[in-house]
Amino acid sequence: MSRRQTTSRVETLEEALAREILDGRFPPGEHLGEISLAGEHRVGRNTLRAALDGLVRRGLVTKARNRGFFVRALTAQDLAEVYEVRTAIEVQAARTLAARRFVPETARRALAHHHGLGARASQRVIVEADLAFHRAVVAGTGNTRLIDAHQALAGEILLCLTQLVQGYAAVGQLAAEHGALLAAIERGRPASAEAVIRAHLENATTWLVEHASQGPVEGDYAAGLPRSTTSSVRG
Amino acid sequence: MSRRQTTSRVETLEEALAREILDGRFPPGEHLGEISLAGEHRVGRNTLRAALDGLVRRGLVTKARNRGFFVRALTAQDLAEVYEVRTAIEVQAARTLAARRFVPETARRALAHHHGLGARASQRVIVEADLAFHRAVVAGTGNTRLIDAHQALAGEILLCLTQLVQGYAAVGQLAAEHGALLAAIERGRPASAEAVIRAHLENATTWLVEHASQGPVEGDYAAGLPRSTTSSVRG
DNA sequence: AGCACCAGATTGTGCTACAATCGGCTACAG
DNA sequence: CTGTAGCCGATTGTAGCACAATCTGGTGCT
Repeated sequence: MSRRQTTSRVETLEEALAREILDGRFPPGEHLGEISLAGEHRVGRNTLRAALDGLVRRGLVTKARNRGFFVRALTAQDLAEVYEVRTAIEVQAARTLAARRFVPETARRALAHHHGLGARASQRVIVEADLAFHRAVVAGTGNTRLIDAHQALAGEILLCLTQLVQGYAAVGQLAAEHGALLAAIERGRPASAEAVIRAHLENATTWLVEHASQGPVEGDYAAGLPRSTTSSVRG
Repeated sequence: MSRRQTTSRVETLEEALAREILDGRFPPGEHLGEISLAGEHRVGRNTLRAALDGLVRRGLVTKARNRGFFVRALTAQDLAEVYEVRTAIEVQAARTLAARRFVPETARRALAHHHGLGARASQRVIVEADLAFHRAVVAGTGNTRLIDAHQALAGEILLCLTQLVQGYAAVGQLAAEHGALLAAIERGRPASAEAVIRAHLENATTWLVEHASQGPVEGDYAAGLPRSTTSSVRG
């Protein structure tokens, strides 16, 4: 109940809840009661619902009619699905950039930063750096919708990593492949860029799926809901 | 105020509004007042807002803080963006199907139906048939997220066609290219399938952009809002 | 003419109320 | 003792009201 200017209460709340979920405050599958959450965050049930609906479209939360919202519990298959969509988007982005021979400065910087990370960097940091690079590539296209779709995916990607996998590929390996991508783009070879990014993401997928601790172990089971309860649609 | 069972009020309303918009009841850019719309549809403002938020994520409507919702007014550039995302998704779908040498029966049927359309079929019918084929291809992958993302795009695609273009490619041309796609999939050639679908969609994009009546002519101007007002994200 | 200010209208958000549903518990029958 | 019908409590779904925050446009002063 204080200042508010550029961001609405709903957005703020959505962000806060997203962070709580990604930080693992709620176990996968946990039921998110409207009344308690609304009280806790000092907002009306309306607002809370709007925020949760936002998280549903981001894929962090599921909604079951008359039963409420649940923290999404992801499986290895979800991980594979998410990565396939990710591949679709990033391949397109890479091709577009290559066609224009345009290497975004932000991508270069992200790569440099990534490269600079020591081997003892925490998983979280590595993941962030990795994601930042990929985001920069997509952002370079300037295609708002592509960027939004990719951004939306980021939430699910992080959730996958949080829930299913611990550990991550070696920094050096990642950075090398990223470098190869930028090189292909710079030379203006869409097909080549596509091949690089596709291989890169397929490697990642394979590795992650292999290292995924199959299925969530805990939490109310009520989670693996058919996501189409609400005719779904989200990116 | 009567029966309700599988679908919520919000979903019903969202659907109804989507149809109204796509049928051109509201001119592009028109302001959608909450009170009047809520009254008209006999629902509470809460419900109406939830429905409109849904349309925002579908890209049919924009939201401006403290100013409300507006019918999205699309430009040729939007059309290009939408088609690029569409390409991303469908390319991936085509590759996946080809890798499995799996031609969905629904796609075959959609193609047959499309093929059977006379030259005098209405634009609407042709567009529907065309879209149905593409939808079937994506659905064939079984990847929920890919399907959802594609489905979400459908709204924007239709809106583009409604607002910007009249006329459409010849049925024969479309059907032929679709046939080529299925053939490539059947032979299990991902690269080939990719090439076909990519070319197909690039043709479409080029044609559409050329035939787009640049920018919406009417309606309150307040429409070309930066879609990121609400940190956006949707697919 | 330019600018500050005011007023009306609309959205943003909280709160209450009540109907619709869901899930579990209980009681009864086999 | 077990299976099933049915009731009860809890939670969500939706409407409606109240009021603050904010935007738009108009008015009047300099």
